[in-house]
Amino acid sequence: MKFSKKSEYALRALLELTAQYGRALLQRHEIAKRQHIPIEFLEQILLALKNAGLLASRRGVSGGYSLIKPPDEITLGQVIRILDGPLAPIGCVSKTAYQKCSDCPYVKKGSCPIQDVMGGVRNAIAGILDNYTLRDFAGQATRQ
Amino acid sequence: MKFSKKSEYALRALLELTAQYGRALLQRHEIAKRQHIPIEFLEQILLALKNAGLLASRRGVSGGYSLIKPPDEITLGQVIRILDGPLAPIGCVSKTAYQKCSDCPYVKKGSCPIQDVMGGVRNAIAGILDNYTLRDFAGQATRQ
DNA sequence: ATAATAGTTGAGTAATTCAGTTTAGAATAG
DNA sequence: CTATTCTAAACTGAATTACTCAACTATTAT
Repeated sequence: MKFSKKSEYALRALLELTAQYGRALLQRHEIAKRQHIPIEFLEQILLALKNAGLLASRRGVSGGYSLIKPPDEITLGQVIRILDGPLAPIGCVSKTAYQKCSDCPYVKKGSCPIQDVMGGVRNAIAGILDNYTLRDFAGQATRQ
Repeated sequence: MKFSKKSEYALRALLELTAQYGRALLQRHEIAKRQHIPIEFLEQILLALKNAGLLASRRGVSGGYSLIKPPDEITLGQVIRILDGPLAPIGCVSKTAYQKCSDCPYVKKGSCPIQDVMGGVRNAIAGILDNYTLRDFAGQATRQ
């Protein structure tokens, strides 16, 4: 039940990008240095965030990355789903990536005890992470 | 952020053992059949639960497994920690298996934004699973 | 006693995931 | 043109997952 290093690094990188929001671009080596993240690994992560529509980038001499949306419109839940997939502890209670259990004897019957509990767990997790924005995350020190 | 098959099978096996609590021993092949669990894999799981002190077993012709404690004294949190380790999404917010982050730049400073959120997540998960017993899980149909 | 039943233990394995590295390429500023 | 910076994909070593296999030990019905 752990989040991956990718998710953790992504959140730490976004902490830097949030602090920088509205100002100049931030370069990957600067993020890597401030947050102690292996730069080649960070690249993949920034790219994934970009492909998911959270970041904009510019190449070349004074290139770098920036948030494409205001920090209060991006939630930690979104970020973690990009890197780690669904928040649900088992596939059959995921709202964003539901998967029917193949071999569960309760599939035929009306209800499944595991689904009942795990559904609660998934809602508790999503309830926190989907309502926590990068602005909350970085503290109100963020300037617009 | 998924639970392993081991945890899921463990919970399903315990569902059977809970229904059987106070009656005859339940044999692994019976559990395997009812819950569609590969029997050799199930063995490891039952053994882990036994070594953790949740089950008793008897060998020989009419052997089998049984719960060693009443179903309302065993929580899902206990079970999952046996098979999957700590519930916390990152090591530095685990209460049962705390691990200091090595490279986090917030270690020196007083507080860490990641710890703050993830601490909340871990408490939400543990709050559910550590207060949910096998009796709740199996429904009140359980006879003493 | 002994055959049959049942749990115990440890090792093995194919597939996947994790965390990171490497390499080659394309855009941009000066 | 060229140094800088992002883009993209392939690659790798180690660990984990989900099982499987084989050999062993203990119990008990007959």
